[in-house]
Amino acid sequence: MATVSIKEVAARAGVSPGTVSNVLNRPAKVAPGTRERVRRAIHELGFVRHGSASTLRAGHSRTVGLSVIDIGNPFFTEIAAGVEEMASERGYAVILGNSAGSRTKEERNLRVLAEQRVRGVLITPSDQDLARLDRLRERGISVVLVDHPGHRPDQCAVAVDDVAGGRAAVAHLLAGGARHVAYVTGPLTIRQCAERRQGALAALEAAGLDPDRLEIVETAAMTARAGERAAGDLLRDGLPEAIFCANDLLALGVLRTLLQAGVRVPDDVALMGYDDIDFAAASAVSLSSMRQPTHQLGRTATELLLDECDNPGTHAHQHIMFQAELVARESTR
Amino acid sequence: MATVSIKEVAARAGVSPGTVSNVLNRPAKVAPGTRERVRRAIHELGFVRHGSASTLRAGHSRTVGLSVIDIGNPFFTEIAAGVEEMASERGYAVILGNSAGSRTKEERNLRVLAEQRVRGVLITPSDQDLARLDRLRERGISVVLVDHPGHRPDQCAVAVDDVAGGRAAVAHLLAGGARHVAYVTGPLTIRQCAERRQGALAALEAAGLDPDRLEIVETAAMTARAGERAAGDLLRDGLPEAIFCANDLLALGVLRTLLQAGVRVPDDVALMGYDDIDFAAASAVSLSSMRQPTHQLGRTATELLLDECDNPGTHAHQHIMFQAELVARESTR
DNA sequence: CGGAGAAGGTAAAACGTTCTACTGGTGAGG
DNA sequence: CCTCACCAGTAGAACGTTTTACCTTCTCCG
Repeated sequence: MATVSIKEVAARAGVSPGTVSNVLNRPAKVAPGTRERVRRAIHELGFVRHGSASTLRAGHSRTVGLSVIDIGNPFFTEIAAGVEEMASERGYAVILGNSAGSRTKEERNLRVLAEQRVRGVLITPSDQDLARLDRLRERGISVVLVDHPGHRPDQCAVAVDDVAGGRAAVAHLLAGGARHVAYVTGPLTIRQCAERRQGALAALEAAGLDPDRLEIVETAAMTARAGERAAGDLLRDGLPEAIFCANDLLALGVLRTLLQAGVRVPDDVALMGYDDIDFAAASAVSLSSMRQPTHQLGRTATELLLDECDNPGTHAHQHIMFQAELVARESTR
Repeated sequence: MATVSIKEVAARAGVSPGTVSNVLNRPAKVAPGTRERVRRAIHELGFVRHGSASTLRAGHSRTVGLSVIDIGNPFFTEIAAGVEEMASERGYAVILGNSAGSRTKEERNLRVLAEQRVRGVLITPSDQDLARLDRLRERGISVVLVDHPGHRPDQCAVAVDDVAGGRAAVAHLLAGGARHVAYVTGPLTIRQCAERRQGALAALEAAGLDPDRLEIVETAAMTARAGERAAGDLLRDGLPEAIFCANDLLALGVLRTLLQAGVRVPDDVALMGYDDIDFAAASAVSLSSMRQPTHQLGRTATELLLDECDNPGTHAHQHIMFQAELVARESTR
């Protein structure tokens, strides 16, 4: 209640409000003695700057928005952690929006972000139609795409190379001696699933094998339960020598079902996941996987965004593509 | 850039800015015809209210702060999802802070929240010293404790009964025929760990067993790796008939080590976790666990907070205690 | 017919900062 | 001695809303 303003600080330090503002924002402009006096007054009165007043007058805030598809998925959570870390280092606050896969919810979130006059928005787009992001940019809100290649030159984007990741995964399985490989995947309308498949095909071709021999098992969701069902299908129709799953949750489900059926992993079937979530290393047979630099993804995206905000003149838009890293564990040994 | 203000809307609709404000905040006060005219103008101009100006003048914002200990832990992530959902329904934005277990980082986050003049703060406190929260309240910022019993009558709190949870878990193990039980736990300075242990002891007493027979294995962290080490100790010193772990990550580590050593679960040793994270059901032997209503925890805490903000007169502070639910799976069958 | 009260609206003063233009004062260069 | 530049700081006008006090009309009722 007893909210203390810059004026009271000024009065106590015997200066004008403008000088207090300078101490806060451009300390070098103020003589050392005065600066100290003001700082002491701030401390004694417990003054906290009113962010809204500052935003209103200065024309920009010290907040960024983060809109993700599913905050419950460890992949996005780690991105969020990276974003929060970098933003916090730079003195920015993060406003979180969870679109839960719903386009209308995403739009509502973007609207709230626009009202809050965030400096910029980090978004993992819920679909391929990015036109609504232009309306944000028209308002002077920078946008950085996360986990999306970002085909346009007028915006930054940060992603992981899913084609290369899929290729590396399947190449690893082939190097282990497998010739017949199955790909257990979520809906191929999901960009990540489709690109990892493309990589898998490339790996087969590079090894001089017929790409048509890649057996595709497409599931409705990317969950452990869906993986169990997919493994059931494979058991019925005849097992391949190796299975590549589009994410670790699918792989965990496959693994569980195979083990229960008495199939030995990796002796009978080699298995790879994707994402390298924490639990991949903790499963009964530890799971080989493709590690993505999620934390780094969040940090870098935030860095690009803040650079775009702070140096609008010199900022060059970038599309940064990270590489996934193969982590070999028992399931492919 | 072309930021359109309430004045331009007013001009286009042929009314005063005050009327536009009324349409926005108290539509009932405006004649239907005028209201429609203003709404159309808003739509045509693409007007978006300037949240900061609104906050500045009205004296309160439409944002709440959320400070959690570890955004990477699924337990907190699910809470965050619940918070975001409820806040979004009520038109509030959520500002996220991750304290990462560091007290100084938590304080920095709270400071940022104070600057943003959030309406209230939801916090899973990083330690037991809650004095710093009083300073927020002095500023008129409501505080609700999350996953903390909240012993004080002047604030709301939402938690899950860890004593009862620990009791139920061990009672379940005893009902399965075990007499010698081990408790694998993180640091007992963590409130949750200590209270679950207390519940475990109560269950032993209730069954007429000597509480001293509860073998305590305390680890430095609550991770799968720590669980592996703890299981190693147990294998060396002699296995109990049942193991209760303070969380699922520990339990997954224990499970993995036991299976590798050829121990059959649950035939040789029964095993229980806590939290019922998604992966509990997906492990090689599916894991029995205590399910906590995390999503609900987040929703309820937010509801209490917004109630406190919106009805400061009639609001009664509450301490809500949820109960954990036993989920029996293969590991205790 | 007079007055009270409601309905629908307006004008203008806040809210707490930041920023621009300005004022003295001081020292260096010509 | 004059000018110019610079330093340190000030006064006061913004920024875009909300809110208060106030002004007209109308309607209703005794």
